[in-house]
Amino acid sequence: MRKIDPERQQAKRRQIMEAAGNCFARRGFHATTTAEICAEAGMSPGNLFHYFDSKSAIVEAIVEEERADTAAYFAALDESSDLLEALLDFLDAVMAFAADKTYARLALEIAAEATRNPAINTQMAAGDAQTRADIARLLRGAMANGQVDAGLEPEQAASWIVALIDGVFSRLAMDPGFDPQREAPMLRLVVSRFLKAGSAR
Amino acid sequence: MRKIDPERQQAKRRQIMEAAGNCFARRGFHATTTAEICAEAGMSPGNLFHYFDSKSAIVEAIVEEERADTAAYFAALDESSDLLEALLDFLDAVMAFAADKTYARLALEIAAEATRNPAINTQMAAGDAQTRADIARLLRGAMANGQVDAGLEPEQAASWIVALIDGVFSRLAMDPGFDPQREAPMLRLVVSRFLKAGSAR
Amino acid sequence: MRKIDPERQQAKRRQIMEAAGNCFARRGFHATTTAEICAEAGMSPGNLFHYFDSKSAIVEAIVEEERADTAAYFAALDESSDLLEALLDFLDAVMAFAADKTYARLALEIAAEATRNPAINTQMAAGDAQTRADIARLLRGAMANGQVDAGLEPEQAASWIVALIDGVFSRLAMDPGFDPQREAPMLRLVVSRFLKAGSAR
Amino acid sequence: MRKIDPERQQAKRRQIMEAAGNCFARRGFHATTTAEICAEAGMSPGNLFHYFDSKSAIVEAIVEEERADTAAYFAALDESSDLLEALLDFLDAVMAFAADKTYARLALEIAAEATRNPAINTQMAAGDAQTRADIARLLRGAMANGQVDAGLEPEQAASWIVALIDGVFSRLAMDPGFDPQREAPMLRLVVSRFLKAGSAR
DNA sequence: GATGAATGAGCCTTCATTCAT
DNA sequence: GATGAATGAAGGCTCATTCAT
Repeated sequence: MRKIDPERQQAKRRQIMEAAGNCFARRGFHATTTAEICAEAGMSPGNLFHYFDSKSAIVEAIVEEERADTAAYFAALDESSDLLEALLDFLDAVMAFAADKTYARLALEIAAEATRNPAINTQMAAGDAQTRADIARLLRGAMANGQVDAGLEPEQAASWIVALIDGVFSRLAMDPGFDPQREAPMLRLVVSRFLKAGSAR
Repeated sequence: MRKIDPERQQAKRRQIMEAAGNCFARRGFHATTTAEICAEAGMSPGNLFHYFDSKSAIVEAIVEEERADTAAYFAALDESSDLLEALLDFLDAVMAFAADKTYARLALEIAAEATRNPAINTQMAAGDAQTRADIARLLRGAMANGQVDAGLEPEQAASWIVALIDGVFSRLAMDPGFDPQREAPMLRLVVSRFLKAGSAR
Repeated sequence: MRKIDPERQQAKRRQIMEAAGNCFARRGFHATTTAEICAEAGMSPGNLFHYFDSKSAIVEAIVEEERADTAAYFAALDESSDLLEALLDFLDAVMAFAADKTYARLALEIAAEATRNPAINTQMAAGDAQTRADIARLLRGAMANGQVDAGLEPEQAASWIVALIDGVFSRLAMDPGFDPQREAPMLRLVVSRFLKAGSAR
Repeated sequence: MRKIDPERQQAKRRQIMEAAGNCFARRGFHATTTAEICAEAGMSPGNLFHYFDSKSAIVEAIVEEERADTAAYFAALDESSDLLEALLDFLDAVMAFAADKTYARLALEIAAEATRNPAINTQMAAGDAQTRADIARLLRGAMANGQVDAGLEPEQAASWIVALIDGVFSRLAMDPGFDPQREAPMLRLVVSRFLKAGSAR
């Protein structure tokens, strides 16, 4: 008699998510067939649909994982440390992810899919809002410490920081010469100057 | 005997491009069927394919038009005027377009499509490179005039300005609270601070 | 320039309905694939779905045609003739149809399908109600003429006559020895005795 | 060491048959998945297929049970009693079953399935033939007693009585206003008049 | 130039059944 | 006996594009 093993279940789901992620990054979400995902995951279609209700559900799981990871990143921050530095470190971390071709392409694919899949859009919008809130929190702290221009609205400033991050992934798609490794310091620079306390408008 | 009338031809193509643009903005590129475009354009499929070889060719024409418009915008600039101001005005113009829901959604759809359609990607990359070159030219002039931090690399700085623009459209998709009207001054601010001469790193 | 030709359209639909009817009678509704219908109709799937939105829509069209035919049959009756005889003639007509193997099997298939397809069920129920109403009308006339037991409720009596008709098709499915040709007079007899004026309960 | 316990085995089969019957009545035979039957029976698919070789085998068992029950009904009749009355009582019993929504829908589902499943068709045809034979036997006895028109062929008359019964279930599917409770006396009436000794054709 | 009927390859998903544990 | 994960064939339908008129 075998009981349902949630760990095994989760492992299978992970396996599928990874296989799907590779396929999506390689060929795009729409161009990827479930058959391809099955092949990549070494699994029959019947079995794949045992773990996910639909192709879309796989993306949703990927998005959710990403959201959770980002949330965990911010939750782990030491609130007593240098908050501006913490924000800039986050940007470095983003650039490190962006340097991974597969990750970058997958991020783009998912964003594109969110354009037309309302479920994914809603989910991504939620994660996005959460990230903006986390950044705004850092900004508020940094303002209190005098590290950041107190004349800025934290939420609005966070929006523009996230816009820059989105822009990075767009650059990766449009400009073959855009090298994340080389550009990481520039992202710090752009954000630093934007936030700098004592700036005159 | 009637000769081929290139103007009439061009008018029909425009009619199709507009119909397709509306459909793409409304339902997305992939979800839009050629039948829908035909209906919106008041035209039979046989006829539509008389003017465009493929659905993709319609997008390519739209992208090309956009590219030409942007190129014309920069070509029309008075080189002897305030170049930094010219750049910031360009950003305002972008935000004005972004305020148009249909335009914004269409831009997003096309960017998403470029993700997987190599022809469109190549074409957009070319337009993108051109825009960066135009911005870099402005920056170089503004640097010569001492308006912009001469320590920046013009091409690299242009990249980040374009990244911000891309980010704006991403914001429109992800954040329902992002209001182009209200955010236009912020875009000026972010770019101004980034470029400001005399900034210390 | 070709205009939509409604006759040609209707002819195609008929062609498909006949092909589908043959397939359904031969293999059953569920076992029949759209590919089989296409093959039987000499047509590509794309084209078939140009004329019918779904496999189910084909059955609906068949049912509708049947309903219209039956309605036309009753509408064409001479109201001044012998109404009881008209009813019994109708029963003979039904038995003549039942003698056609393909028709009989198709009728059964459709009835079975109505069991689980609500759209078809509704439609068949409507046709059924109409037929019962038509029969009840005949009965009322025949009662006025003293040909039919006036103690019967016309609608209720009509129900039982229709039940017998349904029962005939059931017999054809269950009893290989049930020969419509031979049984036609029996149907007249059962109904005649049931309706006979002057019967004592 | 545990021996195979046939009673336990039989109980499990019954449990499955009942669960399946409920599902079939609720959603139809084809629409019911084995997974649903498993859920209703509180059982894993592996286990279910341990007791029945196939989904079809479950229906076959249900049909067989029904056949046996009907056979038992006739076997239990007192041959010395009023045979016409016995027949009419049987009809009342049928109507009582028909009044049970679940039973009625299940009967219909199974009849529909018999349309396309040869194994079930054969089996139902056998039960049907048996019932007709039982009714014919009653009729022969009733003829001998002068209760039934001796001019009728017993087998043929039985066929038409069974046709009426089938028709009742058809009515239940097609006519929401058909109330078994109310119609039971009518079935008696139709059959009585049909069989009545001394009838003139 | 214009029409709309015709094509056909391809995809997501279902589900009865089997099998390893 | 019991579990539930795994299988894989099959099917309805879509839609960009072509072609006869």
